[in-house]
Amino acid sequence: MDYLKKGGDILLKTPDLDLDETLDCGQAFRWERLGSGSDCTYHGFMLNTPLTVSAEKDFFIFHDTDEETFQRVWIPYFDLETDYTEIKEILSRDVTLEKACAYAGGIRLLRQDSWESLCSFIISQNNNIPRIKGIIGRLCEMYGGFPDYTQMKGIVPDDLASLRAGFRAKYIADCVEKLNSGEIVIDEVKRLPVDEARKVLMTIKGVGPKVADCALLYGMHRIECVPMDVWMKRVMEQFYPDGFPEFVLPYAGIAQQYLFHYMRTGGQGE
DNA sequence: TTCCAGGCGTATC
DNA sequence: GATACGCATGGA
Repeated sequence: MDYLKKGGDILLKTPDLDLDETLDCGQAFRWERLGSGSDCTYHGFMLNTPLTVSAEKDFFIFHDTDEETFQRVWIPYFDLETDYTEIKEILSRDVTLEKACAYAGGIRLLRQDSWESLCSFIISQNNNIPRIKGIIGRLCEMYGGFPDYTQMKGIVPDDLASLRAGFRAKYIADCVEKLNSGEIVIDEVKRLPVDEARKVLMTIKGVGPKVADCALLYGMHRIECVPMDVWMKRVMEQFYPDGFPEFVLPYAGIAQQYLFHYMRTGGQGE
């Protein structure tokens, strides 16, 4: 890992990372861009570890970060030990993916907390990104940070009224209940074969195939999962009517991330 | 005013 | 198993 300490900061040189593309592409909902224009500075959290991070010309600044936290939290979170250059080379054997990788080659698949991802993507259903961020922000305000499900033990939907999560409040409550009762143990779900893990997650009310795959992909780094939202359905219909090519499958979730962003913001809708 | 948003539960066939 | 419809909320 090519980094050095400077004052209280850590300076990192790494390829294949763009903060705008990675932190504002709909995989995480708690990052806020502080700088405008060329001042690319974000503030956000890995669960409740805060970070301010800036992109400079050819390096990144992890502000006020000690080396222990950097190694323990941020190297895994930003998936910095994975070679995305190599993955993009493999994916680019497909012509559409070649374009998607070239369009936003600085996307990385964040390794987020599994409970936070599950909860966040329950909130995401039939919702738009600004409002998802608003609901999660109010949840964090209520608890003084993103709550662990143990802190939420015993909640009923009415307790979440101030979040204005709508019909999703009862889904959050059911998820919290199943985790606290031990009916679902996230660390065990992580170890299951992916099809079984998906089935277990889908026993939670409000968790269908799409939300389950988001929890698996973003919260448990099961990169073979492809959450099928409206955008990815369009991608698959338009470009992959017979499914992804074989060589894409081991990285399908990462491919999905490039394609989702390309489709949603790259003007490839027609 | 109406429509839509990184879907899902339910009813119905 | 497939398809139709309602769902809370808020911005366009």
